[in-house]
Amino acid sequence: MPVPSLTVLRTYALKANPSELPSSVLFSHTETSLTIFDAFPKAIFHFLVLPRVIPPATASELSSLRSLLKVEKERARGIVETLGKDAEQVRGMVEEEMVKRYGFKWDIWVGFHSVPSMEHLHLHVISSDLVSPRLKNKKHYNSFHPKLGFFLHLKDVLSWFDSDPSYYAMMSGLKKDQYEPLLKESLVCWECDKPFKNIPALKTHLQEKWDGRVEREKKRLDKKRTRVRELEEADESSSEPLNKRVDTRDTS
DNA sequence: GTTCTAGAAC
DNA sequence: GTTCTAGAAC
Repeated sequence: MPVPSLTVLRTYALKANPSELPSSVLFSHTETSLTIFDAFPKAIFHFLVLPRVIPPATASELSSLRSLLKVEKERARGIVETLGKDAEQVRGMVEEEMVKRYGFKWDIWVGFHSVPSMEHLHLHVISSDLVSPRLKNKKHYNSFHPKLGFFLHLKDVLSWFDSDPSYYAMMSGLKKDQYEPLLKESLVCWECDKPFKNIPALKTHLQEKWDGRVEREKKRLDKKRTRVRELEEADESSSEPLNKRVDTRDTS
């Protein structure tokens, strides 16, 4: 019998009424999915979107991407597409929160782990900073590296459905032997390809990049505020109608 | 998935 | 000596 914590997602997905879940767990839900806060977030924003178990789909079919891709192709496609649409809504909510909390947006990745550790299909929605005290080892990092191949972007998985049947057959196998070795690859910054000797060094790099981004965005916002204020002051000393002279739209 | 920790790496 | 990784246990 598996360790109970590895099947907890299934208990969530089977809930008839997801609202009963604690607010510390549940972020949002729809008719077809629920989105939870990842218990050990590997970035500033990290959520899991789970398909709810709705007949004719079974918990067993929804155990993983691998098991789902064994069911009749068009039914599997429908489930992945629906999950993806719900994830896009979550992306929108996360972007809104990014602007609220930080004043700017950054990339959000939406995808599956090719070899999941927990049972029940879950789509990761994770911000691209990868700044988190819970990101502790090479496996954590490489499992989200967007170009390494272990992390399967949703749009790539969706493209499999429209590819040659032989390619679909190959990809839907999701062979462990093909993906697990990727987790042991050497540490390279996903953004600038710089290599690192160990996790602490890479984490310092990611933190510095993030701090730099925050600093640049802060300066950008300050500049914009100054620009707007100067235009407003020019207005006060002019007799021309306001809408004839200033355009304060943010084109940055 | 995490925690714990032995021993490798520095 | 300390830091860091990786495998076992849960």
